[in-house]
Amino acid sequence: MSCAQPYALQLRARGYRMTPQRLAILHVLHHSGKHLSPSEVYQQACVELPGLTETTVYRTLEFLTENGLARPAYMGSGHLVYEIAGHEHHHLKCRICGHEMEVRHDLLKTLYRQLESESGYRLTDSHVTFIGLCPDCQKGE
Amino acid sequence: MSCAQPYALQLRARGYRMTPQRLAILHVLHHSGKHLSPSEVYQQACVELPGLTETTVYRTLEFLTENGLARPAYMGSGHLVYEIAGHEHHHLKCRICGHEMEVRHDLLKTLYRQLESESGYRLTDSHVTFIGLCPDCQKGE
DNA sequence: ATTCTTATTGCAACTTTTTACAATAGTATA
DNA sequence: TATACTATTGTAAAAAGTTGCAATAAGAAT
Repeated sequence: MSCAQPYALQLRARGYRMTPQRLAILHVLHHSGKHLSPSEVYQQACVELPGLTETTVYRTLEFLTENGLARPAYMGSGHLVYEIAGHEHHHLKCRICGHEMEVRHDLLKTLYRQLESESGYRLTDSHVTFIGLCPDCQKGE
Repeated sequence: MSCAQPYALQLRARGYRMTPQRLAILHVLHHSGKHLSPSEVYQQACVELPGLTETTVYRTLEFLTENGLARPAYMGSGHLVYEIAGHEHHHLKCRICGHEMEVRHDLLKTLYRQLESESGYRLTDSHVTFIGLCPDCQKGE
């Protein structure tokens, strides 16, 4: 749980508390390195903290998202998955084999500026997932 | 239900059938002009076709999506909403007042090309929603 | 018009996600 | 170290969404 201290400070600075439940969930996300569904988070965090409930997992994932410690992604399955918040990025997923790759956020910078000047909005966030065919799956077309 | 014929032909061409259930749901989407949640679709379509079940609504929305007649959008609420498929577009939503505006797809064309050449993927689809502050809500900051 | 094929539906059971509320437990302060 | 404040949790129940399967009905063929 060596990853805990910075998270605890961030929460406390906002008037929230660090709890064993949040710690277990953060730990799972932090060390997983990939997207996890709420039930995957629940199963893994339960190992570290027996007695954890699914209700708490859902609530905590939403809470961490609101506070910038986790990021949800809609990967086309109809359900949200979560990952630890780190560098801002997006995803590109193959509709056939399911292979995923990251899309650097700076590729969207130009678009962001263009959108802001056209719309008058100030952009703060985005949910972006691209779907397509990876090089391998294009061959088998 | 004057909007039915073209839809029926599209489905039949793919080996599927037009049914009263699908017609009612398409009708609701077609004439709504905005995003609807599955339960909103259910309620409205039920008026036209009493006896319709929620199961069928969920299944039909997914079916229409797969066949290009409806489009799902993830609007940041954690739940999918649907609209009739027409011109391809994306969304920009104010995180405070909820106001939504459309983003033309051609604004993403450059990004698409860039992504394709960098990744080797062929892009076929995307789930894109931008979140920000609309001009009005920026004032109240 | 009738028959046949099978895509589609409704039902019922099940899983996932959300909500309300009382009990618990972080953490700031004395 | 003890106390107080209130953020957070677990419980239970409701709501939303999914799945398997037998019955139905769209539409092609006769």
